[in-house]
Parts: sequence; C-alpha cells; structure tokens
Amino acid sequence: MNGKATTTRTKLERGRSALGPALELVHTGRAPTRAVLTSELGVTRATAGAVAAELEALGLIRVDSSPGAAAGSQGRPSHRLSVLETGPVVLAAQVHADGFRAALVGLGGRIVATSPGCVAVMADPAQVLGEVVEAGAGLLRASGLRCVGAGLAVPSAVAEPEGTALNPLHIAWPAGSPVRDIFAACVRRAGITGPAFTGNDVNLTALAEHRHGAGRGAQHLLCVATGHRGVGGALVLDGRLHSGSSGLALEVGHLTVNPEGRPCHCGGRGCLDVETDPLAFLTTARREPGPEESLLKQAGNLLRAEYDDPAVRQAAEALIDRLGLGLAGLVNILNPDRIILGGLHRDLLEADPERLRAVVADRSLWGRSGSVPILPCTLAHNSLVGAAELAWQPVLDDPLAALA
Amino acid sequence: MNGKATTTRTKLERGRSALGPALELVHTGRAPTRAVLTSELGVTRATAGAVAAELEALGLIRVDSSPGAAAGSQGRPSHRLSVLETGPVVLAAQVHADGFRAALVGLGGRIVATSPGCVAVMADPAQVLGEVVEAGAGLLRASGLRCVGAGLAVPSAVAEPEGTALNPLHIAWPAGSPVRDIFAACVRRAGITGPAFTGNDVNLTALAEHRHGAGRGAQHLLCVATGHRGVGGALVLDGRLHSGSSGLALEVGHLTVNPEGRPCHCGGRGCLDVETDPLAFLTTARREPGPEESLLKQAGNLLRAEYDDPAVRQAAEALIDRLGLGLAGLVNILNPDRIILGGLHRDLLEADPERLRAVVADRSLWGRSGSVPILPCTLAHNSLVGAAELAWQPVLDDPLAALA
DNA sequence: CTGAGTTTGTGCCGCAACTAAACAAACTGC
DNA sequence: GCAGTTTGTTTAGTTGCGGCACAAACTCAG
Repeated sequence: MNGKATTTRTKLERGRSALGPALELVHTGRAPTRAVLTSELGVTRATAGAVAAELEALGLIRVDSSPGAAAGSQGRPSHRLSVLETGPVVLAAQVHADGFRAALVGLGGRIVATSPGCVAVMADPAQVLGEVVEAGAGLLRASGLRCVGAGLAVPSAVAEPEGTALNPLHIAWPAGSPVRDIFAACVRRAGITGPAFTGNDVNLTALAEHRHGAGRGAQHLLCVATGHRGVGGALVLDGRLHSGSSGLALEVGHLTVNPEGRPCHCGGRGCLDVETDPLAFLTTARREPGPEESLLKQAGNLLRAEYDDPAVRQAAEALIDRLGLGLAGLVNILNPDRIILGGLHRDLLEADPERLRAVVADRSLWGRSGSVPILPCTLAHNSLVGAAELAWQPVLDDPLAALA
Repeated sequence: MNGKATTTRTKLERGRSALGPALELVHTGRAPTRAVLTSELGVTRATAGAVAAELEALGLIRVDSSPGAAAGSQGRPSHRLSVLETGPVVLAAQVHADGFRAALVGLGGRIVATSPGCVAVMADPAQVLGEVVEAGAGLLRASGLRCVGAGLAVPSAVAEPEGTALNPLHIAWPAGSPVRDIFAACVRRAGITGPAFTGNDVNLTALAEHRHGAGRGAQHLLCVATGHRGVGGALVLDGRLHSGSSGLALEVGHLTVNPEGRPCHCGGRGCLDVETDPLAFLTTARREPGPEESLLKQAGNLLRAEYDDPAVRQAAEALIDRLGLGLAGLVNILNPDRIILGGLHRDLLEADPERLRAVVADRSLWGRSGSVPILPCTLAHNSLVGAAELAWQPVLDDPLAALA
C-alpha cells in the first residue's frame, strides 16, 4: 500500500459522475435552475435533468415544479433548484477560547439548529468534545433529521495525517492532543452516523466564506484572521482547502512585520502574531485588558466605540500598517485574487479600509497583485459552517457512495 | 466569457479519457510497463492495453514486444513502454544574463539537440527572441522531426494573462515587455507549428525537476534558486505549477531575512534578494566581482575552491543562515514536503547541508514541517527542460486534441 | 522435461453515462 | 393568435470501460 492503487473506482462505486459537481453547484448557490446547471456542468439538458432527478430522489435537493414568478426573460421558465430543507444534516462543532458550540448544518450552509454557546472550556479535550458532541446529539434527536457526518473546528494547527492539535494553547489543551481521534470516538459513542473530521478554525472559516460568503467565486482565496490570541491564515485554491503536505500551511503568525517589535516566543521579533492580535491592540492603545470579556470583544468594542480617541486611532493605524506589511508578504508569495479578513483584522479593515489597501499595494511587488481586493468576512458562525463543509465534502464528492 | 462555459467537452472531442494520464506516466518515467500502467491508472488490463496501443498509434510511445531480459520476477514478463525517440519534439528556449540557448526536447525530458549557447543578449527582446527561435528552427529542420509547440524561459516574473515580463532587469529588457506575444510571433514567423508558451525560469526549473529530477514524487514541491542576481521561488502542487492568480506567486525575493541588513530597492532591508544572491556572497567574502565571468560562476567557484579561507567560509555560513531563515518562513506558509535549491543556493546547500537543515528546522514552527528534505537540483538545463514541459502540457492533457 | 503456479496481454460482452435529435411545454411579444 | 424563444422530456445511438474468460510467457519444483 505505497500509494500505487490510486482509488480504483470500479464501475459499481462510481455512479453518475456528474452527480457530485451538480450537488456542489446547488450547495454553493451557483445553480438556481436546471438551465444554468446544464451550462455550468457543460452537459446536455437531458443529462442535467437526469442528474437533478437523481439528487431529488436521494432526498438532497428540491425541484420546484410550480414555475413561480419567473424572471422577466423570454421562453419557458425554468424550475427552481434548491436544497431540501428536510434533507440530511451534519453535526458541526466549534471550540474556542470562550467556550464551545454545536450545531446542525444542512446543505447550502444553512444552520438548522444551534446549541447555546457554552462558556467554559476545560483542559481535558475528551471532556470538552464529549460535551459538545452530546449537545449536538441532543439537537439531532430533537430534529429527527438524518446525520451524514460530523466536523469540528479547533483554534490550533491540526497535523495531518495524525489529526493532532499542535498548539491549542489558548484553550489550555495539551499540545499534540489527538483531537481528531477523540472527536471521532465521541461521535461514535453518541451514536452519530457518518465520518468525523477535524480542522483548524481559520482554515474552516476560509472554506465557509469561499462557498457561502465573501470568498465566493475566488480562485485563490487568502484568509487571515485573529481570534483572541495569535493570527491564523488559510488558502483556498480552486475550491479546495490548501493545508500543505501535513496540514501546517498558512501558519502565518510568525511573519516579521516590525523588526524593532516585541519579542515573540518563536525566537524572533515583531511577528504578526504578537503585533496584530487583540492583546497587541489593547496594549498599544495603553488599555488594561479586563478579565470580564474576551480579548477579541474588548478590542473590537474599543476600536468601534472610541475610534475618536487619538491613542486608539494611533494604535489602530499601527496595527493596520503591520497587518498590511504581513499581507503584502503573503501577496508576494501566494498571489491571491482575493483576501478576506476575520476577527479583529476584519474590524481593522472596516475602521480604515483605504489605509490597509494602500499599505498592501505599496509593499507588494508588481502589477495587479498589489491591488487585490481585501474584504471582510461576512458569514455568521463561519468556522462552524466550515466544520460542516468538511463533513459535507464526501457527499459533494460522491453523493451515492456517501449516502449508501 | 466569464468562465461559465467550463470547456464543454463533447463526446467527439473527448477521446479516451485515460489517454492523458497514461502519457504523463510514461513521460515522467513512472510507467515502465503496461502492468504498472494498469495499476497506476486504476483501470483494467484491457483498458490499459487499449490506451497504450492508442498512444503507440499516435506515434508518441513505443511498446517493446521483445520481452528483453525480464526482471527476476515470476510470471509473464511485461512489455516495456518507452518514449518513441523519433516522435514529436517541442522547441525550448532559454534567455538568461549570459546569453540564450535553443533546444529540441522530446517526451521524457530528453534533449534531442541544442544550439551552442550564445553569449550576447541585447536590449531588444524581439531581436533576441527572433534569433533564438531561428536557432531552434534550424535544429528542427536538421532533425526532420515534427514540432508540436514551443516554450520559453525568461529570468523575470511573467504576468498572466498578459504574458508580460515584469522585471527582466538583469537582461536589460524593458520592464513590461510582452514577451509571450513576441515569442509567439517569432515562432509563427519561423514557421514552427503548435502553440507557444512563456514562463519564469525558476518556475520552469521547478516543473522540470518535479517531472524528471530531484522533485519526482513530491506532492508539494518548493524550489528556491538564485541566478546571477536576485532570488526566485516556485511551487509545484500535485504536479501542476502553482503560479498564483496572475502568475506572480512565489516572488520570494523580498522576505526579510536580516533586519539589520543592506537596503533593498523594494524599500525594505535585508531582503532575501540582496542577502543571498551571488553578489551578496562575493561582497560578504570581501571579493571584488570581476567582469570576465558571470557573478554566479564567480560565486560558485569561490565557494568550491576556497572554502578553507575563513572569510569565504564565514560568508557562506552567513548566507546559509539567512537562506535558512527565508526557507523556514516559506515552510511555515507553504508546508512543502520537499525543497530543492538551484544556482548558488544549491552550492551553499552542498557546502554545508547540516547547517542549512538545522537553521530551517530551528525556525520552522512545528513537527515534521521543519524536517522537510532539502535537496539540490539535479537536472542539467533544467529551465530549458521546464520550458519544454510547458509546451508538452497540452499534449499531456489531451493527446488526441493536441496532435490533431 | 513436465506440469503447476503466477503474472501479463487480449478478445468479447454488457452496462451505464452520456450526446444528439426530435418533440412537447411554457412563457413573451407583436 | 401566432411566431419566436427557452426549457424539459423522450428516444435512440455511441462509447469508454469493467468483468470475464482465455491465451501467452515466464519461474519453479520435482
């Protein structure tokens, strides 16, 4: 088994080969009707019709026979394609410094139900994941829907293929915890069907935004976001998450953005991590971080509420300059066609979009690569939706096999 | 033309869909026999046999019916598959600071003929490319082989989709020269058939090494190389060159590797470009660059011949440390599973491989990503072979369509 | 030398995914 | 009310490929 047998897809396993792409088009909202499904897939109307009928028979999508108020165009109105509300769901879970949350997510990134966010995170991943999966299982029982998989977002790099969390420091878990296996075990124990997946939260945010949010249509999407501490990055290439050869790509926190900056635990100085995260903003603005709220919320509130205060404004501008320097470095390496920002970086972008774009353009090397659009993340619960995307992926790749 | 019509491959255009992958396997030497072709493609023996027969009928490969000295294994010996020596070729061209060169390259990266390297490069790209294409056309007439395309490697970032050379400074061409169109015009004018492509030389080096050299089998291959001035990078993902959304990815020359270093024209300080190129090596070793040889050759000779000299050794170690810092930054962003180095960087690696690997491991963040193998480029004329790969790509993607 | 075992190449059948073409349906506009 | 346009459906035909059976070419044991 040295990789020679490259997934021998026998005829029997294969099913209709356009089924997956068709479902993905409906899932991402790019195929509102059978007519555009035909052109997007590059097949005949006969095939598109058969594919849509098969997806409908699988209980995944709905074909509205009632023409409804057709658009003002000529010709016979096309039937609308949409995700079936009563179709299967996946269990999505998210763990962050504030607590954890579980949700059921349908096709199209539709959040069917969420548990109330829990505020406590313990040092034992098995306990936390057991609770969050149990919450999800409760939602599932209440809904009566079929579950086809589970996905988990954690604020840590996740090494592949082991599925271990390498730096879950801000949630007090031990480094190297086998989160993927723990999560999968919890899922099985709770009687939830389907495979279980685990990923880094910023990666999953990028995936969710690419499919349902600000990243739609981008071919080379770069996402940079800060949670409570540290900075994460992600890259979505041609619709697939690029997480490197062992899941550790886009660990952008240690780009140098301020050679005279504060020391970083990595051994360097002025890393993006310690220069542009919420704590950096609060200390640069000479505010004492309080214990009652998360650093992210404190920083965001300060930025929005007191932007008139010169100290706050100067701190914001300093962070924007350093973030811009880091983004420019990434632009020179990755040449994305869109950048989206999350967490405090999103707030910084909205505080002074022109300044950030100017810095990036100034420090990027050539041509259009410097004028790449920079947008804020738009999706609510984006890493939760991203965790769901992970679980949906097998269904999108091969609906027949995944639902069998 | 907003990308909606995704290459409507009608049944007639499509041909045998396993044809391209099969040719690629033979081309890269991964399918020495029909038996391994069967397992690599994941098809039945019947299909593999039909595919091989079709490739043979197209005049691309040869199926040795004579079993020859079969390996010591049991069972019926498999017929050997190999590239047909008298099959079609592509015209490959390379321009660098020392001059230019043309070659004919067959499948498998086999150099069929090369022109003598010319030492003069003029400031007018049309004149240079006219001469190099004319040299290639001469080789082609002398060989009597069929030509299916042309590829050009230039020491400059090439912006897509325009095909303009953004920074061909070291060969004294005007920035923004439309090299792709100029090359294509020269190719047409010389009566050479097939499409013409242009790419950055380091990108093409990486592509060539991935298919025929030190990068074989890597899934995420990072290549960093220095020519006479400046540093270039390239990334090959799953066998395809990743050049970003507009061809400008992996412009790694302006990573900061020495905060107190020399100023760079980009506005920063201590960029990889000015800290690890041949000129940096010569000046760090306190040698006066002479005019008689290229900087690359002077630096390489100095490194190999006088490594016992403390000044030379210290300069090499300083450059290795800075290169290592830059590579570690790239490892954190790209998480490659192999790194290959070319030009002076290759010489630095061979001078002290342990030191370089230690620096990269020390400054990479976690786990195996820091112990990524670092190897020297092995292929002679690698950017020339890479330029040929560019021209071969349409044939590898769809042999029937490309040869029609 | 012979026959059993093993691996590879090939001919034949049939499935199923698709195209092509003709037709039917549902709209708009004159 | 009819022509024009766009969409959905039916039918027939094509084809790439899996499955199978068999033949071919080797090794090895006795």
